[in-house]
Amino acid sequence: MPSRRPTPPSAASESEFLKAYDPSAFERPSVAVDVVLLTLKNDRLHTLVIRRPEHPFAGRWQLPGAFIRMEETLEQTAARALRDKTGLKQVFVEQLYTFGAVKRDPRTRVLSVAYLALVHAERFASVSLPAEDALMAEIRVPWEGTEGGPVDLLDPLGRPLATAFDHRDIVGMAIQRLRGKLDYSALGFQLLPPSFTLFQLQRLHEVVLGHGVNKDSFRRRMLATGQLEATGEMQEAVGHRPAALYRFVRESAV
Amino acid sequence: MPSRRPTPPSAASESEFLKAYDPSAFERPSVAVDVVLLTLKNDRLHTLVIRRPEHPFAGRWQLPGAFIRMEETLEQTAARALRDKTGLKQVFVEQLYTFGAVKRDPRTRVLSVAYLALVHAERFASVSLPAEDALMAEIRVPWEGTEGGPVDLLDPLGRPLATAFDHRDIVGMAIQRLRGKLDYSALGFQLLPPSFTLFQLQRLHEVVLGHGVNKDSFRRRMLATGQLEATGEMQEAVGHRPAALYRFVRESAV
DNA sequence: GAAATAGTGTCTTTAAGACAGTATGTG
DNA sequence: CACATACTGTCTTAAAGACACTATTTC
Repeated sequence: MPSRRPTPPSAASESEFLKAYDPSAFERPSVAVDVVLLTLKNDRLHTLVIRRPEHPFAGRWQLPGAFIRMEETLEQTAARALRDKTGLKQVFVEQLYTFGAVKRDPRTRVLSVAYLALVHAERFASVSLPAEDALMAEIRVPWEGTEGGPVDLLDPLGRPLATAFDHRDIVGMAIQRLRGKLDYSALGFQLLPPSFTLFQLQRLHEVVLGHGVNKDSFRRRMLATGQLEATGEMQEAVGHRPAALYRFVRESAV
Repeated sequence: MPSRRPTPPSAASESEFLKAYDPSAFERPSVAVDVVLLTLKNDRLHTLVIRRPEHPFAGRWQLPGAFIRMEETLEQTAARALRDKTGLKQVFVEQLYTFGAVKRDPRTRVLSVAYLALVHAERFASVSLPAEDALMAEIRVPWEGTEGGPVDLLDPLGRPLATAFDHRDIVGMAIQRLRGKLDYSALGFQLLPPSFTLFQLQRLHEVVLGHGVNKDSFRRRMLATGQLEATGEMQEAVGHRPAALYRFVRESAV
C-alpha cells in the first residue's frame, strides 16, 4: 500500500499543517493489545503463551492478543483477548507499556499496547487450554531488582521456548512493573486466593522479587498496613501448626 | 470510511480467525503522540500548551503532539513534536500511558500515546514561543500523593485555561508519575540546571510532591545516595551565605 | 550588625533486622 | 514425642525527624 501522507510545503510550516490536517487522511499503524497473564504455580511465576500457527514466527510462542476494534477501549480489547483464549472474565488488568519499534512485526507497522493481567492459581486451574496450542510458560528473570530487560520463557520441562515478536521484552516489562509496585500497592493480592496465610503472602513476595525477605519485619509490616483482616479460619491438615487465614481489605479511609 | 472489518463466521472460531488474519485488513485507529513538557518556573510546575486554531475544540489549549509516521518510533514522534513547537532537541522523554477512550477525539478514533518530557528552566528560557499560540501553563494539582486524576491548567494571571480533549487527564498522569518516581529515580534532576544547591533540590521535591520535606533528613538522604558530586563552586551574590553547588552523577556500579 | 540561608552535632523516635523461646498442629 | 511451621517478645541497628547552635555572605 503506497503512503498517503502528503509532503508538507515546508518544514517551517509543518506544525501548522499537521494541526489543521484531518488525522484520518494519514496512513495509520495497526494497533494490537497483548496481554501478560501472570499466575503463581509451584512457587514460580508463569505466563500464558499461544503457539503461532502461521507466518511470521510460525510455530513460535506469543502472548495472547487481539487487534483493537474501532468501538472498544484498550481495556476491552485486553479483556476480549483473555476471554477468547481462556474463557476467563473479570480478570484484573493494568496497562503496562506501548511498544512501537518500527520493525517489531515484519508484516506491517503494528503497535502493541501491552497489558498486565493477574489471576490466582486456583482460578486459573479451572481453565482448560487447548493442549498443543497454549501453555503456561515458566518465567526466568535474568536480572535483579527493577533493572528490566527481556526474560526467558520455559516449557514445563524447563527448556527455553522460542518466542515471537518482542514478547520476551513485554513479559520483562510486566515483571519489572510487578516488582516495582509490589511493596506499595495491592497488586500482589491478585495472585493469591481470597484467603491466605501470611507465609503464603511472604512466599509470593519472595518469588516475585527474586530474593528472600525478612520474616519478622515482613509480618509486622503487612499487619501494620491495615490491608489484612483475619477471617477467623485456620489452615487444616497441613502437617504442622496451622496458620491463621487472612483476607485482603482495601485500606479504610481516615 | 466504511468499516473493513469482516464478521467472523462464529464467535467460537473468532480467535482462530483473528490469528490468521492479516492485520493490515482491519480498520485502524489513528495514533498520536502527545507530550507533557514540564519545567519549573517561580517554584511552580508548568507545562507547554498550544492554542488550537480549528475545530474540534477551536481556541482551546492542547498539549503539543503529532501523528505517528509509519517509519518513526514513538520516541521519535515525541521528539519531533517537541522540536516543531519549541526548537528543543535532546530533551529527556519517557513514555507515560496510552489513552484509548473511544470518543476522546470527536472526529475519528484517535489513540494518544502520552510522553513525559522534562527540561530545566534556563534551557527552556531560550525558547521563543509564538506569543498568542503557545504558553507555559501553571499546573494546579487538586489531589494529594499519587492518587491521580485530572489537574487544572492556569494562564499567567492564574485563570483556568479551557483545554482540549482529555489533556487535563494526561497532565495529571504526568504529575502522578513524576511524584511516584521522584524519590527513587533520577527523574527530578532533569528539572534542575547542571549545577544546583541542595536547597534548590529540596525545593524541587517540595514543589513536585506538593508538601514540605524535612530539611535535615533530606540533605542526609541525598548526600548518601552517591548521586551528588560537589562541583567545588559556590553560589555568588545571593544575599546570604552561599551554598555549595553540586552536579548529578549516575551512581557508579559496585 | 541585621537578615537570610548554609551547614554541623546530637538527641529522640521509629522501623527493620536478629534471635530466643513458646505454641500447636500432623504423623 | 519428633517435626515443622506459627507466633510472641525483646534486643540491636539504622534511618528519619527534631532541634540547638555556629558559619558566611550581602546589604
